[in-house]
Amino acid sequence: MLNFSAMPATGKTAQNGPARVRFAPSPTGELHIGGVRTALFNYLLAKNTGGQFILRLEDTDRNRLVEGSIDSIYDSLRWLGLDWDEGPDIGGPYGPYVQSENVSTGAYAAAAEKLITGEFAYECDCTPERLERVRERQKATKQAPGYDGHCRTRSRDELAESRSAGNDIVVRLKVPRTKTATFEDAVRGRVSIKYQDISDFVILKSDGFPTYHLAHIVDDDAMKITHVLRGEEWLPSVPRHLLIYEGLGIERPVYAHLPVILAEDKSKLSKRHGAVSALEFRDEGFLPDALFNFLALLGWSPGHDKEVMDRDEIASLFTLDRVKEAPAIFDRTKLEWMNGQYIRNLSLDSLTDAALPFLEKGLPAHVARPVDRDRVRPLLAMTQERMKYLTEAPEAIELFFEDSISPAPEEIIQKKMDAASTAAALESSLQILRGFEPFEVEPLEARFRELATQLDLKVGALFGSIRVATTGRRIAPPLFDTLVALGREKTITRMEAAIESLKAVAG
RNA sequence: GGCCCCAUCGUCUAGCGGUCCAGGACACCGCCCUCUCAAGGCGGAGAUCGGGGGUUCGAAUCCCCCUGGGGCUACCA
Repeated sequence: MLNFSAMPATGKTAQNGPARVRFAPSPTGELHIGGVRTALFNYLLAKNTGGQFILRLEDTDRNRLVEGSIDSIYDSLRWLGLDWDEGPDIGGPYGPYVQSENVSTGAYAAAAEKLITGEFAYECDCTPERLERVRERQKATKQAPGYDGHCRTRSRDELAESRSAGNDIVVRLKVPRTKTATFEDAVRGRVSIKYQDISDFVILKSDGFPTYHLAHIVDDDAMKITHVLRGEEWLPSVPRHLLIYEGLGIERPVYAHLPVILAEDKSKLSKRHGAVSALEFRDEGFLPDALFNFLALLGWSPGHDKEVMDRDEIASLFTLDRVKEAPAIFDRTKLEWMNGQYIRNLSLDSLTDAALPFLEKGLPAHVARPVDRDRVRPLLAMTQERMKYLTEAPEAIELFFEDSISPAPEEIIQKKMDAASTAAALESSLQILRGFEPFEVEPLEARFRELATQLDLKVGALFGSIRVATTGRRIAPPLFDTLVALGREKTITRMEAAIESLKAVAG
């Protein structure tokens, strides 16, 4: 067993004082929902402890950079309200917050040099071709793949010579392959991993950029990070990191490896499962608060039965010892339910603000732009408790903007009625509508209930035929709210058209 | 293959040795409310706590093995 003297006592309960945490994505594309969840847990720990949430860009792989992904990361985090206290755009006392910018400061090279001097690391000029040959040989003899330590014992002079001859040089860490690393993880407790199958890995690439292993440690130390919350995929790498901390003589942070998020078929969540990036959820009409709440509950629970909680409530309850260690399946149906909860809890003004962009995009072209906020607000009120996504807003209210809706006669005719009787009922309704005062919900409803009795019709049948005649739909908000919103004039026009079409059918 | 992590209703989870023949939520089914659809209310079905051994007076809870799932095994993060 290797006992790391620098290892702090960090059992499951260790969580004292303000935590400085960071979310450190690579700008290699859109922010995946798994990354968002990692960011969220970091954010929550910072909020819970009164600490800082830091954003850092890990762009040390120059080949995988994707144009525009930095802005997309910013947009995702801002949309969700995961505001950072220090970061590339706003700076902070421990910059730079972009790793590529830290290369020119020599920070990583200096760390690598220190590790070489301390004999924790060494330089290597093995070519990709040689590494490939080694791998093939290992495969053929069924050995674990990995670097064979060829350059471990070569002198620095030798490597310096190789470098001036124009060869590519990397720096590798010496891994003590007979030992075992034992450490505490805040969500998993004590973990032991053998060094046996970890080969001497690269910490400084030939282009002078560090790999993740070196870079994140140098930066975390510089930024005084106290807790590292990251995906479970990093757990097997912890022994490597422990080695670097030891070699550099710095104290390691508290580790918390979060469970991964899986798709419904238990495979890794990917594009083919639908929306996976934060921005896609935004575009599909989810509310950031709903996603925030839902994601917080994926892998963490508050310890009580209440599930719909606001941000402050979640943050005040969040602790690492309540984080689950098993992977969770992303249950989109439950997210939809939660989004509905949040939509219903919105004030009408907030709902209008949130829906406006979707209306701009989704309402028919003939509706004047920009969309009239005051016109649209009362319409949204009628549909609010029926919505699961904001994307449903345009379709829900567009019927109020159409000039003619022309529903099929058979749609208008209700149970136990025919074209003639329906036409007659609508005629009577039309008479009432023409002169009725006041044209308001309650009085209208009372009068039409009376009419149903007079005509010996079921209320549902009469209302139903009027509903289809005036909205073109069998399903719509409550009838008289709809008619009032439509206005007397439009209501009458639609009724007349419906009666005409029924008469044509009745012959 | 090797190493590591994990395992409670279909799904998210509560449970941290007795109060659990297992609680809540989503989804599902039924009833109520009701002008349609929702929302809401009430109720139901749904988990031999993956399997097998232990430890213990007593285990979903502790230990071991098996099985299953996931992760890692790059000059990617």
